[in-house]
Amino acid sequence: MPELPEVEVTRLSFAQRIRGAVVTGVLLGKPLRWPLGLDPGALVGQRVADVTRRGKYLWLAFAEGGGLLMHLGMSGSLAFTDGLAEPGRHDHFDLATTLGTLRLTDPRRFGAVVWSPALDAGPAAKLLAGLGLEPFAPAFTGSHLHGALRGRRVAIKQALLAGDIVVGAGNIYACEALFEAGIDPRLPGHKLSRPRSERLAAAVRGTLARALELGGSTLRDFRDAHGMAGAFQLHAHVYGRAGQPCHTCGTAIRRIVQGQRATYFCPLCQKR
DNA sequence: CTGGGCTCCTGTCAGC
DNA sequence: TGCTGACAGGAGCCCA
Repeated sequence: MPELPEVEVTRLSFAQRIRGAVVTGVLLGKPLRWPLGLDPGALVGQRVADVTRRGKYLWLAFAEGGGLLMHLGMSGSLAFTDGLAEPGRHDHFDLATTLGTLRLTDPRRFGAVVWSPALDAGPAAKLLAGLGLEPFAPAFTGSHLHGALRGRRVAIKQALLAGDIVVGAGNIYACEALFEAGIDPRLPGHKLSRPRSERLAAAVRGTLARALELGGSTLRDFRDAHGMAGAFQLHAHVYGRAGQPCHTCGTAIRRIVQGQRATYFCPLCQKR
């Protein structure tokens, strides 16, 4: 589910409210992707300083140092509960605080909450080490993209998804950005010309920015911390539209598989 | 270093 | 109606 827009929408929906909160308890459900890495009791009394984002990871920093690195995986979402609601079968992490209880719900449990002594040390540093540039960072330009694709024979769609060049575009937005840039998702990365790299970098930024404005995509169950759904899925040009007419040329949208992931594209508008 | 494939887990839906 | 298999928004890890 959550790509950069959904993660950022989630962050914006609860960061303000939880800032300054003091942890009063932690409740763990079934195991997530990795263990917390700390006795949950050790978090009691810690004060939340801020919530930031790196790629699709959230970092909930404590004033005393250290913090929780959180990932929503494929099916995770964060929301406030009134603190009295019993955890459901898919609720696997509760952070009870003086300002409310933040709850991670994640049916598939690909998500994670991991304690780290700092963002640039310990488990967090290891997990974030290979991440590419933030799409909205000034350094993410067409020439950066072009340079990073040198020697990459993998298809451009998969290079975007890999996240080591630029973070944030998952399956939906990688497909949408390639449509917007008019690029065939099967094109080997190193064959993307410099001008088309400019177009693609702009399309990645533009697509993610638009999704952010629309509150992300809610395909089935994404909600921000206030329960608000996103609306980008209503504006998708290719994702999930196999067989339907292209909004630009009317050609049937195609679905192929790349790296075990579905790719949607317009065979006429998107060129090699 | 690059690339390909597998894996974690549960829910939903299409097809028979 | 009930069962089975495919597929789903991610990404770390292992091996060639």
